[in-house]
Amino acid sequence: MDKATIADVAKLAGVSIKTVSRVTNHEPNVADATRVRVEAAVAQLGYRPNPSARSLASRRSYLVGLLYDNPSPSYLINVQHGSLRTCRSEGYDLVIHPCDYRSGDLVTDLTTMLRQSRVDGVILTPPLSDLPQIVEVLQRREIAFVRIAPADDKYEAQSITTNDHDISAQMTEHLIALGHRRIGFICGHPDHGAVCKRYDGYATALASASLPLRQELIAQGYNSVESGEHGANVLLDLDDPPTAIFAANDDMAAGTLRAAHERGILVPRDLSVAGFDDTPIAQQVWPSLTTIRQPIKQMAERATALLLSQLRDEPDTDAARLIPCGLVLRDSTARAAR
Amino acid sequence: MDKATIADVAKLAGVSIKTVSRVTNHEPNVADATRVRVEAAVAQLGYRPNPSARSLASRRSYLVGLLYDNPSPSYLINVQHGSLRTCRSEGYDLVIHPCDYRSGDLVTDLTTMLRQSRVDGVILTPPLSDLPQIVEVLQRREIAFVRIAPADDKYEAQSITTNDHDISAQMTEHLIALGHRRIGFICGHPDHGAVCKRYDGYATALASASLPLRQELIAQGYNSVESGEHGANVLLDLDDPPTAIFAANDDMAAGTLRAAHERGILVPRDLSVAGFDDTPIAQQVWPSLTTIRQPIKQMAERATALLLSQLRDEPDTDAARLIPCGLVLRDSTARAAR
DNA sequence: TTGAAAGCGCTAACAT
DNA sequence: ATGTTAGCGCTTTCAA
Repeated sequence: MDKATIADVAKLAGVSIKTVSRVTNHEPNVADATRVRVEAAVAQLGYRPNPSARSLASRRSYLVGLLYDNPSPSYLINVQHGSLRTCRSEGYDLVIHPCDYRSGDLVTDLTTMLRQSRVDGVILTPPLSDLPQIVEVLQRREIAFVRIAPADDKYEAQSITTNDHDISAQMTEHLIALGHRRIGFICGHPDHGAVCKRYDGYATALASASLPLRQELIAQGYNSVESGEHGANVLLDLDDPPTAIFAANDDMAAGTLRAAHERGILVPRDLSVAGFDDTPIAQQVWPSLTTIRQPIKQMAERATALLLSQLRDEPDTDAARLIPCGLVLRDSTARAAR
Repeated sequence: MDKATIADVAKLAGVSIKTVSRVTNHEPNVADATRVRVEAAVAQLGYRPNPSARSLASRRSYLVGLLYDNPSPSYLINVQHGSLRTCRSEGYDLVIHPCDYRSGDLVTDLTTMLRQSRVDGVILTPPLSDLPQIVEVLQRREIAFVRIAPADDKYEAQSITTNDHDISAQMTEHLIALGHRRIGFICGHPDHGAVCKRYDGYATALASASLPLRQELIAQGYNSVESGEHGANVLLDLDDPPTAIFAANDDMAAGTLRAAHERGILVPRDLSVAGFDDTPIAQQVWPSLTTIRQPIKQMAERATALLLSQLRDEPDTDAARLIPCGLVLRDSTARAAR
């Protein structure tokens, strides 16, 4: 019963194999009665189309590639699961492909992968979303793609974004509302476009509140805990250190907490700390981080749906390209001490 | 040049397609001169066999399934990357399949997955490694499998393990050597077989050192930070609390740190804390955790190699089934205060 | 050592 | 609305 083939189903249902094919592919022009008969036969035999035969004949692999360069594990898992969810429900499989975006062989590596697995389309995650050479390869090979959280505004119909700028402004406003006036900011990795928008949001909010944007309160980080710790140390070494630090991601916020602990600075009593992403670490450190929940899984689901509708040449049913973040207030922020 | 087919290569090399097939599949009985000529043609045309055609004709999918039920993100990523590494180098692709081990539909779900993607073999990670009903389904469908870190000793030739017991004993001995006499232990999730062996190692070491195994110093955790925090709170509430706590994984150790911070207990001055796994969190919390490095990636690489050699009916070249862990001493442990 | 022919199970193009 | 006929690009017999 494992090896039921389309011919078996056709015979049992008393139709031609083409009709069975029409039913399994939800094609139009099949009489209801026939469809029912075929479906019954399919169920009875436990028939499943052979993906290889399908791919060979249709010249489509029913495979979606997920390209990424090592963001945090939890980010990845969320993207994977969001994407998988959509893939499975539409009969596609997901092939994951980690790669090194700084590698000189990126294009070669990508080309090899595209040919080996013959994916029908790919999903790009940051920072790959912003690499022109990747998009170029994909376009040359006519492979559909969707970008998650790109920094630019190109290929708008093939991008899913979130409101990095606005929500960062909102977090900054929240800190200001708590009475903070000297608010430090730890920037994300310069190669990560979306993360950089967070800085812009911070700057915007300060300006709206008529607070000065002080260079000395801005530290450059690289998305890691270690770089966050280093950045925080620089800020805390100032003669007039900030009373709040907003880091462009949770890992750097966790690094900030480490720096504070090391110095015996009590958070949030002496220092408020805010992160971004709401990764698991936000609730694993002490105190739990006030942060911004990024809807990664939903973004990946939508991105995948967008890709699949592209593959089918169907218009995308859901117009939403932007899925908003939300503030999550926990224990690492408090009213500024007088 | 994308669409070079086996016939193109054959024509260019002046041989039959069967000979090309022999070369690409590393089959014997090809004259060296012929082989060289074919390889040149392959290179010149940039020929890659079409996986679908291959699968269809050979009745093999060249797909390996990775089955898991949500261990921590970093654990997963390590398993994925280890497995991918081996897969890619051997021309296989990896299909990831998260599933819910407590679901009543587990077997149905698994069956559906196995038929849909037609994987040639699967890799089981904990806690799925220990579910008899999964192995049963796989055996019934004659699908090869390998287990990572199973708790029992069955299917030894299809299992990759580590030295949970011994290394846990070693960590315990280390704490004892630091002068600790009241050492608490936070157990892992009872459904995770391998994690439970860690408790046994702890018990063994205490016995070896002629220290009593006190029930009140043992807390039940469930692998989460939260459960670790709860367990630690129970232990620290004792009239005579432990001076060191060994948690069966890093997340629970991080929970222990949270509990300590909350109470103003200074780690490691007032309390030593040790974890297990060396996940990223170990270096993200403060202080950095003394822990045990589990070679997850290597285990996954080996498991995959084992699976592939099984698929080829070849004897496994590397006999190692056990890949040992190592102690990692960081800042969360110190000599017991007098 | 090499090759010819016959499928693998499906979809596409073209009937009917 | 349904069926017929060719392939898709490879591996597997089986010969030579």
